[in-house]
This record gives sequence, C-alpha cells and structure tokens, in this order.
Amino acid sequence: MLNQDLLHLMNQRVRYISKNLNESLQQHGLYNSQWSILYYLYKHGTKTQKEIMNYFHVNAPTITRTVKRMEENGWIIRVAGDDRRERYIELTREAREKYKEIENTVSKHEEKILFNLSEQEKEILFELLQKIE
Amino acid sequence: MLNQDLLHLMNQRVRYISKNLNESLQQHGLYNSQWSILYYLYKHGTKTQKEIMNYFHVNAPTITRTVKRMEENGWIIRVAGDDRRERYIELTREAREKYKEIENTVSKHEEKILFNLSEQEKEILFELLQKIE
DNA sequence: GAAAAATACTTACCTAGGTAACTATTTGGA
DNA sequence: TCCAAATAGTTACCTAGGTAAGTATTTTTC
Repeated sequence: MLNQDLLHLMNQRVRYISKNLNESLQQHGLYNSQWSILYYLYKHGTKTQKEIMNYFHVNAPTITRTVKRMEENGWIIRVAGDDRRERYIELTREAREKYKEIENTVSKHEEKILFNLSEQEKEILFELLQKIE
Repeated sequence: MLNQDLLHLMNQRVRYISKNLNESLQQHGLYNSQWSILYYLYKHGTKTQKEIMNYFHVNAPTITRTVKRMEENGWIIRVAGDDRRERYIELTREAREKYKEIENTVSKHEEKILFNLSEQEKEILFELLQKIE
C-alpha cells in the first residue's frame, strides 16, 4: 500500500463529497461551508468568529469571508461584544426557520454518500481518520 | 455515530494534510496540486490535459490553470498534438532533474502524516474510502 | 499610568476547486 | 460533401482554503 495512493484517494473522495453537497445545497441558496457554520450555530448558539474558527480549525480570514457572505444573504447578523474586538455571529430568524428543511436535504445526501458503509465500518473509519496527524 | 461527524472529521484531516504538504513543498517552489501533476507525468509520461483531468477527476479549467502556472515556473511545456485541439503536457528537463529530491520531501511528509497507522490499518482505510460514493 | 504585547478581526493577494459560456477543431450523418 | 454535433481547451466568475501585514482594542508589564 503506497501512502501516496491512500492520500490521493482521500483527496478525491472529499472533493467528490463536497461537490455533490454543494449541488444539493444549491436549492437552498447555500454552500458547503456556509451550511457548516449554520449547523454549528444552530446546535451551539451564538458564537464569536474566534470560536467558529477554532471549531473548524480554519484561519481567521476564511471565517471573515464566509460570514460576510452569509450576512449579505440574510443568514446571520454580526453583533459587537462587550470586548469590542469581538463579533458575535447570530443566526437570523429566517435562518432558524429554514434550518430543519436544509438539515433534511443534507442528511439525505450524507446517507447516500455513506450508504455502502455499515455502522461498524463508519466507526472504524472514524477511528482511523483520528489517527492521522 | 453521526454521518455529519464522520464527514466533518474527514474534511478537517484533508485540509490539515494539504496545508502541511504545501509547507513542505514551499522549499521547492511547488504547491500541492502542481506536485500531483508532476508526479503523474513523471510516472506515466507525457499526457494530454484531458488525460490528466480524467486521472484526477477534476474539471478542465482546474487543469488549464494549474498547468499554466507550472509552465510559467518552468516545470512543463505544452506541445500541440496531431489533433490540434489537444495539448500534450511534457515535463521539462529541470523538472525531471528535481523530481527525486522533491519526491523525497513528499515521502517524508506522508510517512509522518500516516505514522500512527499500521500497514493493515492503511489497507482498511483504503477499502473503506473506496466504499464511499 | 503609559508603553509594549497580545488578541480579534480585516484586507490584500495567493492556489485550487466549481459552473457556464465561449473558441477552435474534429467527427459523423444526411 | 457539407453541416451539425461532439470534443479539447480557455476564459470569466463563483466559493473556499492559505499567508502576511494591517487596524483597533484589551491586557500585561514595568
């Protein structure tokens, strides 16, 4: 087993998954990364950009950009914190209302993507991925 | 096991790996995707953009762009084919000469990334990833 | 209490993926 | 044979990741 081949395959799969997820999300006017943030905020409540950043292990400018687009499209609002360097990112009422329907679309997509894996295989895959570093 | 969590982890790992690989490749003046193409051409010989595209399951504009950058930096040249719609992508002598050294860097990186996985675990991971679709 | 360091976020610019619409060339069918 | 369809690649524009350098604010340190 060549390391090269393994990583190549992993890359392809991730690209394939995110491409298809984007297609599914198009009907809701959302993209991949925007959905991730929507999901995170819905589950965990209002967060600062720093907290979002840490959760996704992504750099600051990426969050700035994505959140900006989400604001322009009415998904979130940015609220200044007591510490005025911080910006709290809060879901709008509209985002909250649309959430369930979008989650449904995404669940179906994930179900389809992982259809060939048993519950046990998913757990093994999860553990193996955790070992990568 | 939530599908969501599994795909989230997979995304993070791929992002992490490619970020680190880019750092390793910086010393050679190369990026991730450019290295992939260099590798492919070194192993399989001169290919058309179509062939590269099919190999990586990536869209045409992506190859156009990456190959353009590689040409600007002296890694490849583009040669018109008999079918004048086609462009053959050929490694330059310089690219060929530098290849072994870069491969060495990349191998070390991959070794490090996958250090915690046994040979058997790598094979399982490979099989599980193949089942995704 | 003022200056230095740290922190949260932004801006500018890079690579890399995607789609849609275009050009140039080749192929195939009426 | 000639015109329509298919094919290879390009261009323009979108999201999304990265780094480096900048701004504004808070914290720390002397």
